[in-house]
Amino acid sequence: MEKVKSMEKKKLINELTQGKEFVNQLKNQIIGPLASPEECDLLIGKILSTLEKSLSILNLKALLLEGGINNTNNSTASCSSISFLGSNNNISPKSEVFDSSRDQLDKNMVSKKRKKTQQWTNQTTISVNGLEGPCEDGFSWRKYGQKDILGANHPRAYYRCTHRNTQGCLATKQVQKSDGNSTIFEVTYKGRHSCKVGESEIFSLNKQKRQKCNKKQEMVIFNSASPNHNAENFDIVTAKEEVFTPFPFPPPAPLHIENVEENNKFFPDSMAPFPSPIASELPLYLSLLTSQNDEFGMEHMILQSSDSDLTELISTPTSISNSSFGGEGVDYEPEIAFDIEEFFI
DNA sequence: CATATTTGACCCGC
DNA sequence: GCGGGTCAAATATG
Repeated sequence: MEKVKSMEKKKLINELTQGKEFVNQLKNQIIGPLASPEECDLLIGKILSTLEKSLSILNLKALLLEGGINNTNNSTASCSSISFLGSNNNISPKSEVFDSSRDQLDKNMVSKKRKKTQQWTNQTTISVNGLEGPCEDGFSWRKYGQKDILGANHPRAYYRCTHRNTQGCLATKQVQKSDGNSTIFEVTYKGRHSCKVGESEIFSLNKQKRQKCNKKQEMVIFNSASPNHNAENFDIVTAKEEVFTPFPFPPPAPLHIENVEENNKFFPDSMAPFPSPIASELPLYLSLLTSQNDEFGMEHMILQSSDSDLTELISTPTSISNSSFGGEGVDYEPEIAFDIEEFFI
């Protein structure tokens, strides 16, 4: 058994190392003057492959561990990871386990009790400037409410994932026009998508995105919307382009956003709620950005290119910003290594 | 008819 | 009690 663990670990590290190398290559492709779409696609395929292999290894491990968990009550640390990882499809991460139980309560008690303090630990703010509408993010959302917010000039719209009922996806987001500039939309994401998004869809979206990135001007600013940001809890949030019209505002223009927040439980939290293709896209977009740290240690990323005036604001924890934008991903590697160590104990 | 949006009511935390 | 988040019935849309 120990040998198996060691082999799995080596394979996993090897896959991830390869993935990192591919990402670096892809970054050079995108940034370089001779960027070739074909080579980019090839690299994307390789990245997807390494990630999926890694996930397979982790899934195998999780299944093995799950067997143990059923027999014994192990430490909470193990439980939190395993209960999450060991699920085949719809088991939710920590915060959402709570929500599921609440939903059950609701069914039994017909209660409208608001969710307790949710375990979502990061928010993403995306503001779109210049075009009439907020960004699309690759997921389908269903509006479930709208409220006038005190002190705000515009109402806040509440959306939840369309697949909430069918797949138990508990991701939500809030969209609100900025007070200062009514052409800016602030989008706050909460929770993680546990719904499945077709890989081909993601992939084609990504291709479109990269093509359009060459033509459109985009400004992306990453900052922190999470005052209590710490290393304990990160989400991965990825917003992508899609045909999207659920906003109460004028029709949105297509544009491209990805934001990724990273969890120190990197693998456990990232693999189940999101299909791997999404995570694999991270470097594609982020590598287009330049970065700058603010006084709080948060990072602001700005990208600007040619001919429109899109503006996006995306918040993200510093760690992923550094790792993805700073060039080598050195900052999050130790975290991954730590998680792997912890995971394979 | 199925699905999405609107909107007033409800609920909870502060 | 207030403000923000959610529910769910009514309504709109395709």
